[in-house]
Amino acid sequence: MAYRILIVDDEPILTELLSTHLQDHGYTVSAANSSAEALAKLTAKPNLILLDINMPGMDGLELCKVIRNHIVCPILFLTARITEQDKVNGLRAGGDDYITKPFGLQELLARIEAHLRRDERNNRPPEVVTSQGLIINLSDRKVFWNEQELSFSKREFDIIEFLSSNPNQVFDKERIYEAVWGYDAEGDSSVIKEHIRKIRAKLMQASGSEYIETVWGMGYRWKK
Amino acid sequence: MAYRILIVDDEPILTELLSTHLQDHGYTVSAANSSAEALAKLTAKPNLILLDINMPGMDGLELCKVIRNHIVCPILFLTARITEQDKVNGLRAGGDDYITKPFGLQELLARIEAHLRRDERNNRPPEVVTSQGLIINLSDRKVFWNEQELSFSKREFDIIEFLSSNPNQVFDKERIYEAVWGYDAEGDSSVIKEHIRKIRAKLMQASGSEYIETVWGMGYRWKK
DNA sequence: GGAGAAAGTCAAAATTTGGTCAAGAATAAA
DNA sequence: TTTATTCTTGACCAAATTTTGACTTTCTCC
Repeated sequence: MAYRILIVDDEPILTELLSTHLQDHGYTVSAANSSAEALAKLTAKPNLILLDINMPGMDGLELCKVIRNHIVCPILFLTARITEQDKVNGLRAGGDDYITKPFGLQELLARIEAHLRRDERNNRPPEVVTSQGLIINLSDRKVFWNEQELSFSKREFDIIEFLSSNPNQVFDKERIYEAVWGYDAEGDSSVIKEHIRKIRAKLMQASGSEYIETVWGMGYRWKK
Repeated sequence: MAYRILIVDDEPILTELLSTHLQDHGYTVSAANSSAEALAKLTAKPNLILLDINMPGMDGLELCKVIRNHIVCPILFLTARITEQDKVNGLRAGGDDYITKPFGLQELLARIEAHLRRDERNNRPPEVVTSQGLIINLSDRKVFWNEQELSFSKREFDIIEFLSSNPNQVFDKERIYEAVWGYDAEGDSSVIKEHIRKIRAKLMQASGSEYIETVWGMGYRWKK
């Protein structure tokens, strides 16, 4: 599944450019141009946050501390400031890294990669989802019904991972597509229907019960 | 127990100053003024390495890659270079962070702290991995099936080491390439396929069982 | 009940991926 | 140097997955 990156910067032009660039590299990106917007978009549970340190209204450092109360993920500061004290402050406020503007896109990508990789190594614990007797091991990418292992293809598992990690929430097909494929569906998103069908068939065959519910006109929901 | 820090820099004055300073902050410090010395001092298993990137005789990046074959710990580059490509190279070579000279001591301390904190959860892989009757001695780089020693080339062993040290986890080819070669595969990473084939053949011939499993669309996994 | 939209089904086409092989390039050994 | 070994590349095939599109069913609202 594609990594989700949240960009917070008050310059819409910058966020837009970055979004496009990162999307081209396979990330799912959402952008916020204000602190309030940023906090609202935390619900999407980004895997990494790029945070401008000079924002009107609320200081980036403050925002960082607030974010830290909600979510654990690498936070990279984007900044023009360069004093040593600022760097120290940033790291102490809970930031993980510091990138000074103007920065090169390659460097940015490399740092993002490094942090995501590192984060993946360190934060592993809640990697098993259980659901009505079904065991979904996210790190091993295995699904069990009792002793029996069920086999799913990559896309199928990605969809299961996404839905079962957010149980009882309804996601429309576009949202699922975005989460799993990492970018927007162009035109038809009927692929989802087919994958959902396959998943349902396998789960039903093994367990005899429905896990994915259709909310008509809205999308799909993982029943828990 | 105090954290051990290894400083590698060809400037004895610098290493000495840094040593004193870090020791004042409670760290156990050893210093090396050459690559050879640095490699020798790896036996002390430092928890973190400060590595000068401009060293005569051996390039810092090269040294970093070599170190990465021996030990897993945060590596922070000290450098005067500033080009973006250098930064990228450093991160790709297995470095964890980048500090440009001249740097502030406070910033250095903050970064060291941050990295050690983050690395704390990282449990070090054992020196010997056993797996279904197979014995993999990581420090001797030897593999046994019962009394019989199996011979693997460097790359083959590197791959075995990486996968078997992280059993049951799936790694895609890029990730394996990065871990074993120390940098990203440019373009095609089909080398992996070939090495995996060789490894499988040797293991199968000796033991008659499969150790490396293919997870279609995802990568390979060491079965344990 | 019927029109229209949304979801489900199915099979075939298109694409991706992994396994295999042979041969050339690079590296280490003699 | 020559020789042997290892590493890498590219082509090919087979298998598995993904996507597509036509078609059917179901649901909602009038």
